[in-house]
Amino acid sequence: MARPSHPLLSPEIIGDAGLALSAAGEPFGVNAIARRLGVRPSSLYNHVDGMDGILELMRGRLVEAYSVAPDGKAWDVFVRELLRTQRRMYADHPQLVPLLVGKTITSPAVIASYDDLATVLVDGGFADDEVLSLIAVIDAFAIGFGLDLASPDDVWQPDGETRTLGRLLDGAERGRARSDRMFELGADLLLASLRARLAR
Amino acid sequence: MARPSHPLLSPEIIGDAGLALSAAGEPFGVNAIARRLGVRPSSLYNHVDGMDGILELMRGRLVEAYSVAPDGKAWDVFVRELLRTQRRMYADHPQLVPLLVGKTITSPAVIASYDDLATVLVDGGFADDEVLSLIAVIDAFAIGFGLDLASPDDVWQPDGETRTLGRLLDGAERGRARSDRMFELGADLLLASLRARLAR
DNA sequence: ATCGAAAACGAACGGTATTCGTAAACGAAC
DNA sequence: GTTCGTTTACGAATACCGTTCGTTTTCGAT
Repeated sequence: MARPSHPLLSPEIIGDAGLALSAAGEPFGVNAIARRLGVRPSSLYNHVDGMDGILELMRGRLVEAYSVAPDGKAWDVFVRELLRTQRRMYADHPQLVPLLVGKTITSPAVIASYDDLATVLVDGGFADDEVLSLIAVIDAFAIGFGLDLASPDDVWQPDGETRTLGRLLDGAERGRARSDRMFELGADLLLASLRARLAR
Repeated sequence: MARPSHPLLSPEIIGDAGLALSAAGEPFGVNAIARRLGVRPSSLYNHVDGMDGILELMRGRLVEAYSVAPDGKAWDVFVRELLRTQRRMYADHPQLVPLLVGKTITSPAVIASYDDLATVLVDGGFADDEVLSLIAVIDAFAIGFGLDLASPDDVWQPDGETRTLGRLLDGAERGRARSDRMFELGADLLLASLRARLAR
């Protein structure tokens, strides 16, 4: 096949294919995406700047799919909803989490999402020179919880004796339930602290 | 070369070589480690169970190198010191984070470290059924802030107009100073929340 | 002295992302 | 309506990666 009459690929198609694979828990590399689209791996390079480009595309499409509208919500309501939504986003695409952290964000949709958060916090009364730090804190939370959610059921496998850990693990919730509980606790703590800081 | 008189490799040597490469920001795969040790990649398999085994070895050596002794410290003093140390640990080895985060922990040194934290928290008065979640929260904090410290100065690169983000970025502190400030703020918030929870 | 285990090498395999040359179809200019 | 440059697919080739296997040599115990 040379050039097809009706084009088979586009950045959107490629990004969505990657997300579909990620959501299904399957590998989502260049080869896998090409296979899913019934196309040769090299063909993708006509539309996309390598694997990094694909990842940034996927991040953009992902954030669009899980966007939270500020509307007129109070800042704490918005932050809580944002945390929940982003956490669900990472839950649906756990393999993606480690690949996106640490990379500079250029996708307009993602920038717009952070801009929303910044605006809500400033309007909520937080000091200008604190807001970026607060965003980083909120981000750290989301990243951390996303990573936790991507972890296996048994995070720890003690071999020998432990003073406390083994006992706690025996009575502990497992997997999703534990992660959910931990997330809600963390969100409570974070919001309580933010409110206290605002009231100072 | 067949079998050498004096053995060239051991699990410790391999793990430390991997950590040295990671600390230098270089790739630390099987091939790279072998090259650094002046040995063929296949030789490593006489001492170590593949790349996963190497990673778990590296995690153990890493945690040992950044250990925090509980001694008789109050729980909040210990947690603060642990957060600082682990943040520095993750910042020194950011490439390692994505590879370690999704994998079950078996390394005795790492288990012991978590056992210390669990014991300190239980002794500090926290409820048994809360401690595992709290550990996850603390972990998430350290990882998030460690990655932030290691990430490039410009995490965001806005292309078009923004309502708030661009203005905040213009007046923002950069690099280490910003990350340090954000971390101290986050640690303050977390510890305040933990104290509030304990006092309930 | 003998024999099995240990530890190195080298060759090979299947996987990854990526680059380049080639052929065919599109779309616009003449 | 023909021409010509651009687009977009393929296929072959490259350079990695982790891993397995067979071979050789040496160590250490019987």
